[in-house]
Amino acid sequence: MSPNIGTVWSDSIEHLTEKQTSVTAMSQHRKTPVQVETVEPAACSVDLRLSILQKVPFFSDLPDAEIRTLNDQFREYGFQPGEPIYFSGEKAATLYVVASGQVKLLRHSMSGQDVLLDILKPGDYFGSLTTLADELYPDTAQAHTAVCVLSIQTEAFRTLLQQYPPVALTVLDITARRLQETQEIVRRLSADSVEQRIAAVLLKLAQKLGEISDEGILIQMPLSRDDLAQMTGTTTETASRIISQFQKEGLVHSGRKWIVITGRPGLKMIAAAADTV
Amino acid sequence: MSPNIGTVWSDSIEHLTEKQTSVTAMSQHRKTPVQVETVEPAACSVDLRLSILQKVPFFSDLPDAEIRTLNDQFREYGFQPGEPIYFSGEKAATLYVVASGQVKLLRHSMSGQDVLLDILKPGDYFGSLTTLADELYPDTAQAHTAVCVLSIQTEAFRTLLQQYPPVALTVLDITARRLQETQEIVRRLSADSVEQRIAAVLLKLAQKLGEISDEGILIQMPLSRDDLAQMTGTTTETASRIISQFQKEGLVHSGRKWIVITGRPGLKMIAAAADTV
DNA sequence: CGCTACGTTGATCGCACTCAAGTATAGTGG
DNA sequence: CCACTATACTTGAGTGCGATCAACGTAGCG
Repeated sequence: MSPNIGTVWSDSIEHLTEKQTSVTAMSQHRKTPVQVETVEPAACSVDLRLSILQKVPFFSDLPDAEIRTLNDQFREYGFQPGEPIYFSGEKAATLYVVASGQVKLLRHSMSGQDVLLDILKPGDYFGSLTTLADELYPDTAQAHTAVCVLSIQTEAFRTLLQQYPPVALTVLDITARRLQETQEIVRRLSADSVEQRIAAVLLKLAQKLGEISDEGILIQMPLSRDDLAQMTGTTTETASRIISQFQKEGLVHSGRKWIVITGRPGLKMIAAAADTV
Repeated sequence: MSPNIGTVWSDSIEHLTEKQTSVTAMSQHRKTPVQVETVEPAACSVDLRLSILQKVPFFSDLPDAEIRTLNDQFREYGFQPGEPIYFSGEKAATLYVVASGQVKLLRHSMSGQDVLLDILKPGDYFGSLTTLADELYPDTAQAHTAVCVLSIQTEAFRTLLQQYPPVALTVLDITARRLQETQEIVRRLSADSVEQRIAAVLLKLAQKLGEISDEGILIQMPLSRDDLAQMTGTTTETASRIISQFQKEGLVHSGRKWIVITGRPGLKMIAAAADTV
């Protein structure tokens, strides 16, 4: 009844930056190893916008001259940690691109519970792609760290896509991939235990934001138990218990808002587990 | 802390076909009111392919002449209920469009549990949009009823999108919308009770496949308790209990593989419920 | 007309939520 | 620099929702 099962996503961590944190300075990780980008508000408005736009996956195909023209279409904004970029229910007519920092994408429930759908890093887009009807944002975007975002009117962006079909195809690819990833989350929420889900999320974050340190792979972002809980559909307390357990088993090393993965293979076992005891 | 909350999707049922089932014939719904399309295998290969292609949302913009050329690029296949169209893990290089019938999109878990991600109806696409790397299907597509599908090589489809930017944009719109819908499912799985999720799924199916009958809105498809369970991340038994309960409360009328919604407002209350007792 | 798949209902169990109290960390201001 | 406070994290005890196991009805098909 059940055929081939397997994750499609590449599983390597070879792309990770190797930033050997000096052992002498923090051998025991007493303080956050996560780099807290101090924001000079200037850092955002500088005209390295061009270089940022070039790094955005879907513009990398464009000729330089075009990127220069394109640059004028964008405006940039800075946000402090926790600040909302837009709220669910607001009228949606703007597309954003993360220039620096991290952005949380979340949905609210009547119960007051928030669900964290995704954490975006530089180069990722969010906001409104579509101009259909007078759409509203279904989710809320919130600055997770200090961020700088570039924005463009959806309308203008679509004109641009019409002009450059290859760009449109790249945007489609990214969106299709996100759909796949979200469907995998649905599967996990439907079929896996909390323990498995948390292991899986840690691995995914490590792949996305991991940085090799002497201890293992540091997830380079402030990550609270509550963030983890909101990503895996559980509670802060349960997330905390699971992380404590992982720590006892030597799979992770964690402190206040930071996690280092010290046993990737072990976590992978748990995340995949068919519970063959 | 929690701002505007609201569903974005249109909530009307005005588009539903009104097919008054003769009261005399089945006043008590002893047999399935769902139309079981008997498949003459010929029904698929007829050259109403053209008219089908025109109905596909993303080709409707194209000039007739183009559709005719396009027609040659497609091949058609028929499948019996339960037959797989492709399996997860297989190499992915084909894009499909449902011509008639319904197709299940599902993911398998190690535990043996299957998760039903979506049910596609005529005009919906599925399969591989992207040619990145030698991708594998992350999900399985299975004929739910007798179906006819049109298929095209992903490569050819992409060439086509390059040629007709408006088509590419429409495909992007559809994909973006599916992403939104899937994210809403993630939210429900994370934050809502099984009862709420089932109510929500029934309403969504009614909106998608509903047909107005004398009793209420008939969900025009074979729909077992197990299907419902796989769509809401629960078990057959629990799904059955909830439907029984809904039936006692007069919200639905149901039999073997069919459901009529008799109390839409009540279901909406439950699906939205902030549990204000 | 019997077989098979679907559906129902009951009893029991366990994972994860809830409520609650306590500890540790990192910023803050004196 | 250190007390002070806010926020994050931890851990325990009790509970309940929904899964599991099991047995039995029922529709539809060959």
